[in-house]
Amino acid sequence: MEIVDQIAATPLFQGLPRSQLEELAMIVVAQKIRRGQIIFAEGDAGTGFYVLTFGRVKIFKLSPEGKEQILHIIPPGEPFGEVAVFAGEPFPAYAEAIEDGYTLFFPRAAFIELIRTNPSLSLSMMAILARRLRKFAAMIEALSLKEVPGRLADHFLYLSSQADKNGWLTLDISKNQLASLLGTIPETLSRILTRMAKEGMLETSGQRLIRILDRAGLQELAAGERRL
Amino acid sequence: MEIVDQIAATPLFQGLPRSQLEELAMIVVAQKIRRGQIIFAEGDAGTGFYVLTFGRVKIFKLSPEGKEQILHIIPPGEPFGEVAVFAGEPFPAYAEAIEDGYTLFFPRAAFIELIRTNPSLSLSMMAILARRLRKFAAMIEALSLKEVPGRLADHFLYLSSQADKNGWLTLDISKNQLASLLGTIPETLSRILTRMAKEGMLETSGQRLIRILDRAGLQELAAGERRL
DNA sequence: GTTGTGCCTTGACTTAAGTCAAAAGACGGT
DNA sequence: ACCGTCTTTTGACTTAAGTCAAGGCACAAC
Repeated sequence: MEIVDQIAATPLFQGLPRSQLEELAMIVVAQKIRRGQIIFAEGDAGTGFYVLTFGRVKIFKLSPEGKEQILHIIPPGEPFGEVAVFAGEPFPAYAEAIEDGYTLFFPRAAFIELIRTNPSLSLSMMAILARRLRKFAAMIEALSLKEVPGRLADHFLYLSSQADKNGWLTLDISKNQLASLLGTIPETLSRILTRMAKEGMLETSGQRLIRILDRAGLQELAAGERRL
Repeated sequence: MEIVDQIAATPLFQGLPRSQLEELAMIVVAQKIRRGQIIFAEGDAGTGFYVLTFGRVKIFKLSPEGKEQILHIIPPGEPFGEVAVFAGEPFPAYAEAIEDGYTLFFPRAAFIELIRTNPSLSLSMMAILARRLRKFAAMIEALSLKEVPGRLADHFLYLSSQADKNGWLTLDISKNQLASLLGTIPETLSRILTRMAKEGMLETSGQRLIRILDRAGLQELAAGERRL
């Protein structure tokens, strides 16, 4: 696919006139990324931002002891690293590809110039930033006010819209990574999944398939009205 | 002070031409707020956003059992509630005045119109959103990867630039609120402060004065290189 | 002053979740 | 089908921090 079409296909650039998309295509750097590759590290200078066109990227913080906390899992079509561009500071976290994929890199100065002349682009960007803020606020709430079973229930309920017609849903990340996203460790996650299954709230199949059997029970857990 | 001057004095509107400031002044609603007053509740429709011109406001989430997690303490001059405007969704948290003060309310539609015609305003707004995202990312990191002594050390180091010439710094919120900001409870905060004082890392005076005595020690705690 | 209302501290106890260690299960490559 | 590696599970133990309950302290109002 042409670069300009990839740009046109990302929600952030919806509604930009063809001429500006072509301008963007001139300054963009397309890059192939491999599973496990670090795209940027915390503290790197933020000279621009990325749009993921294919694959999956995790944005995470690392503790001194090496424990990681995932902040986002970026799906195809979404930008990442944009905070550094607007705050004018280094990247505040790591970005690593968790699958092979492709990115487009937009240098800072050219993008800011484009925003100056394009109100609808800036409104799109603000909407994205605002949505992320909400998501972060929800994570802070979960980490501080909910126990791990509640956070896990939250997450399954959130995913449940993507279930197939038989009710099975596929985790898009490993359970290790899921633990890191929920602010816990694999052992704890595993134990809680087992308990949920014993309570008849869900069943699992293979490493990545889950089926919710008792939605109301999960909702009670998520709301803190019940403990596991 | 005239409303238009209050608007001109807030960083968000720096650089706007006088004519637009005056337009804004026409649509803005000034409001006096009292300590303890709820300015908006989680789930309220976000029909606009606020700028705090005087006083102090806390933005927080509430757990079903009534425990609160403070997300921000808004100082004078800063906007709040803006996420709801751009995400087009209800307010994601509560806002309560913790001191008497004044706010300016900007209706959503008029503000979006202004942004359309004003690239530098939209860049300012994006910078503010980006800064908040960084702060939230730091909070998530702290909640998940650091223990309470590390989070507290972080906070004191962050405040330390505001110390007076003798090294004393004044907490701008009560210790109860500080506990909520750090994702813990007053009892735990109190015990840790006592331990820090016993270790000679700091001393306290009255309810709101702190003096850092061993900066390096606090830095080690914050970095997780030492435990209390 | 004295009094009252929050704010803060301390103690004894409980518990969710982390650590360490080992085994079992899944999956891609040969 | 087999191997090696990575992911997930299970068990025994430790621990940070929460809960519940009292008491002490500070500051503002009377």
